[in-house]
Amino acid sequence: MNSLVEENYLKALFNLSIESGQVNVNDLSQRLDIKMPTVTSMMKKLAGKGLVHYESYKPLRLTEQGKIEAALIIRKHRLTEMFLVEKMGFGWEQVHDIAEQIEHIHSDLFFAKMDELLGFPKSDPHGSPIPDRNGNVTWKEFKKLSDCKAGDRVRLEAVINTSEEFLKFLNNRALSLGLEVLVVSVEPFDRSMVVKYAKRTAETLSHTVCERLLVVEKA
Amino acid sequence: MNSLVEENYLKALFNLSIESGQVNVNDLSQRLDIKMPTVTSMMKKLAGKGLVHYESYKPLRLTEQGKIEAALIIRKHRLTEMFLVEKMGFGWEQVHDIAEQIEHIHSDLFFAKMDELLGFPKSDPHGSPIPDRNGNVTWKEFKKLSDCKAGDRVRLEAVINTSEEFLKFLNNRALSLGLEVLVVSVEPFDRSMVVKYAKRTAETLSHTVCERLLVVEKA
DNA sequence: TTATTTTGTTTTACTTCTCTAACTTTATAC
DNA sequence: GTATAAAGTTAGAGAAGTAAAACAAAATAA
Ligand SMILES: [Mn+2]
Ligand SMILES: [Mn+2]
Ligand SMILES: [Mn+2]
Ligand SMILES: [Mn+2]
Repeated sequence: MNSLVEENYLKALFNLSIESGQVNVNDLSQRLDIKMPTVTSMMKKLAGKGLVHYESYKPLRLTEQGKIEAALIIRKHRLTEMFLVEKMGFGWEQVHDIAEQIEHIHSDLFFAKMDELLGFPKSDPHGSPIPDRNGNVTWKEFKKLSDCKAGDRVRLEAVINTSEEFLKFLNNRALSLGLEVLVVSVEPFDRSMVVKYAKRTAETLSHTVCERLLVVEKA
Repeated sequence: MNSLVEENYLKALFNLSIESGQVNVNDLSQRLDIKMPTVTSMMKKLAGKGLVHYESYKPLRLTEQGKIEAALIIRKHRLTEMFLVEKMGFGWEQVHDIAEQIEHIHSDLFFAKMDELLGFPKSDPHGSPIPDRNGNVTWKEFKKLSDCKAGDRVRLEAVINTSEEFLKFLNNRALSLGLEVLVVSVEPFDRSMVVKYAKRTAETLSHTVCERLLVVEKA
């Protein structure tokens, strides 16, 4: 049984691996706000438990078992976020910090029940995939809105940044998952976009924002 | 901010005070399955935080502030149990261990939302009162079923023991809160009772069981 | 009332998780 | 290709929470 602290290291390492490929001690240190020597010793400990491949001065890698255990924590996190939004009436900007705690609850039954009540959802309120009970994750092919061109019709499927500020920004513009968006124009100078969706006929979004919005093309 | 460990000490001390009046280091030690020297040092620590009155060799007492903080953890525990039963479909025998963990979640909003979704319940699935947001608890006047006599008509309002085994025993006999029970007879030899309720016309309950069932008299 | 048992405390020590300081290795700049 | 900077490790230490051993006080029994 992994401790809460070990679980947070596993999860952070898993997420960083997906975000940036190669993960160094320094990356994990910054992500967790824990000093490098502490991270080094925890990596050795997790290596001893067979969850991490550790070699001095080399990038950090989860073992297959480590990936599974990390994915199962992420599963609990994302099921929780979905439950909070769908069954308890929270906004998608309010759920991360609560899920960060509830993901450490030890009760298979509790999460199985959540899953069932939610109808076995495939993704969380931010569009991230929910790993299955075996820790397998299936990633959908998304495109960044910033990679679209004028005239493209797309559907908003996920957000990359899930900070409260960013999600509130999207709330203020009535941007939510599932929405159909038409790219009206792209400004070559700063790559900002003018888009049309729902009742908004001409909303301007900066490149910084568009990079964080994941979409699929509407046939 | 109290740690999870401190919270469990406060809660145990609060509960023991109610159950048995005077609480000694040894009682708390047994309740928490933690050795006496550890309890002594935690009591000194909590005394330092103004939550416990500690004097060597004297019974342990919570301060007023300690009582409030303990009651607020118990509030979270009981709201959680109620939520699990009412909103997630758990049985009353399944919820204690999950609540034991969720009671340590730090999020006022999370518990406020639970409370609201439940319609501000006054008691948990076992009939125990839910403290209010200020840590005030109001105890109803209950009577033990074992103190009733033949011919009494009562309503089952709470259970004292909330172990899974006891609650399953009650489930097997279709005994649940709110049920109206008629005391048919009391056996003088072992103080067992024959009772009548719902579709059960002659169920025999041992004194040990009757002592743990709290009732109010049906007018 | 004295002996014995139980309860409680003190001291020492272990585990987990964290840090700072000092040093080493690797990467980057010139 | 050295010099400098950045990243990583080692060593030492501290806080939180725990227990074992030794001792002291209080309760109980004889
Ligand atoms: Mn999240
Ligand atoms: Mn977490
Ligand atoms: Mn309970
Ligand atoms: Mn608890």
